[in-house]
Amino acid sequence: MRRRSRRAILGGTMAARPVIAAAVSRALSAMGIDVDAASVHLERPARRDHGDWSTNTALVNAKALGRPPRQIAEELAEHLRTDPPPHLASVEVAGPGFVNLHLTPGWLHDTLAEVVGEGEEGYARSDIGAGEKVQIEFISANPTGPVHVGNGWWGAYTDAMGRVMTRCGWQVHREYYVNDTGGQIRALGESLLARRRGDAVPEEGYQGEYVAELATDYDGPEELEAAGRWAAQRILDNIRTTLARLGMIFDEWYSQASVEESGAVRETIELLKSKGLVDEEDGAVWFRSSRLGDNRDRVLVKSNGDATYLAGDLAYHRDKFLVRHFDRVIDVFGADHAGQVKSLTLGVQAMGVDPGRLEVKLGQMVSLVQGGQTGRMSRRAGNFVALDELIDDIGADATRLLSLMSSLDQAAVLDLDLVRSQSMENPVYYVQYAHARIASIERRRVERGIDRRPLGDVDLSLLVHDRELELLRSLEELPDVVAEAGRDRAPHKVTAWVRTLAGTFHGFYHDCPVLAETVADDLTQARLWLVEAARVGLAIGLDILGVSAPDSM
RNA sequence: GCCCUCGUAGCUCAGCGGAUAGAGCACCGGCCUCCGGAGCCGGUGGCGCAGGUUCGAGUCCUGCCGAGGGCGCCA
Repeated sequence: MRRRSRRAILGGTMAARPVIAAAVSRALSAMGIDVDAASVHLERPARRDHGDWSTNTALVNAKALGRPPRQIAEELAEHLRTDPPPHLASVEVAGPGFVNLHLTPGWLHDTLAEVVGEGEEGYARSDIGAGEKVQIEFISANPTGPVHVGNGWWGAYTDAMGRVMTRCGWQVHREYYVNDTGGQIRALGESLLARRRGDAVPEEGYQGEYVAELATDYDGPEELEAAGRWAAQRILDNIRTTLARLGMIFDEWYSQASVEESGAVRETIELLKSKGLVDEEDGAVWFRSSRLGDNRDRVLVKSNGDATYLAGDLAYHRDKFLVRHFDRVIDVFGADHAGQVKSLTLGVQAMGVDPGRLEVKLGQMVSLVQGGQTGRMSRRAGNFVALDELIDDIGADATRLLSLMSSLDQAAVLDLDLVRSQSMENPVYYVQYAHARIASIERRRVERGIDRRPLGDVDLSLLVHDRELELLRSLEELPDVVAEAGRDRAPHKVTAWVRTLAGTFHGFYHDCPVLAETVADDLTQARLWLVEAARVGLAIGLDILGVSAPDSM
């Protein structure tokens, strides 16, 4: 109600894209071409002299219409001149048949009003998720040692993926699958007991110092399973603490042991058996996945009676889809687990679940450079770099932002020496500094007793400086960036946007004083609102990334 | 051998099939009487190779070369 009346006062603050798309659609329909507004392709040209918005409809439809694209474009332009969208300054045909629309700055002033009107909660939201229940499983590192930098790398990325999907209307549930059973737990127990006795740790055991530290606390029985479980529990507590430092909070820590104990593994095997896909051979129980297109069959129960990882994982996914009824499941694994994907997907499909509901993302390996050496980390060898160590060195914000700079598909290289030495030059400071400057302007405003008048009483048309308009252009793009990042499961697109926004803000800050005495009152007022809009946008972006937005640094 | 991912500036990475490919770091040169110089402005420098699809390819397809990962009754 309040919002509606405010919009009326402002003369409407509709987002630009749909309004322009509607105008193009009307023009096309006047030409006898039926394209609904939703499918009108509009883009923001990279070059300013190509206008504020551009459409390639003439190019796309040329073949079907059997007419030269430039001719169609000219006609389209003419119709847009007769029945223009708001703020239209001029239309021109360019290149092979683009129709470029030049708008007056008013469209960006509308953007400003929209940003501050919707605020941090409302601006740049999307409903493309349509309320779909999605479970995201990530990290799931085995509780046999501390989480390393690679875990945090994908973890922060996936956590932000969850945040951006939440903003896009998905109901996100985060889970960590705890592999707390089987041979590795016995190996952990064996290593712990060896350390307690002061013996050498077995070659196949866990060599890390953390095992020795745990051993001094262990006063349980000399029994592999018990010792292993005890150690795993302690390690898991530490993992939880470490991940919380990076702002990762899970809705559920799902224990494999509990899956096995509940009988779910047996039930899952029965389910697959009822499809005629399970039988025994050589004392083991097999999933005949090759019949579904796998390159070989897979063991579900080993001849020693232990369930395989696959069996537990299938039971877990049966629980996700058939018991808890998630609409969609996203698993984020490291690329070193690529071998699991095929059999897991086929297993899920065999259960009668549409495999399209399962998205398995593989995070490519992160290679660490330290002391000029590149190397893979090995938990068993104990030579990994602990995530806690990196956070101690460069902070949680920098750790998160670094991992959110590149795509999951990119095998990133992290030069620890460089990152540590350049921690003050880190990209995170660039964006946080912009936020701190905004807060600083606000502090000065209050100090000087300057009121910020209601938006309706401020003349935004005074904002015509290139720096001001560039800043508004960035803000105008945020809703599209968020929707795209959610759709593509690609939160790093938000990182790119945040850096751009920080850049446009710094440029504005440098050239456009807000509170200086030389600035007229009306302009100060308009710029104060522009600064507020920048604050809103930056806060939204940083919140999605899980990076803090400090008021001072 | 087969499968997956990736080859973009000296380095680390961006780049919904659009027009003259961007940023940070590094290097060179400018800018603080004025809201925070952790900033701004300018310069040097690049799509692995070869075909194909398209009005248009860094982006899609094929092949080759190179890098990483996978192909266990490990997880």
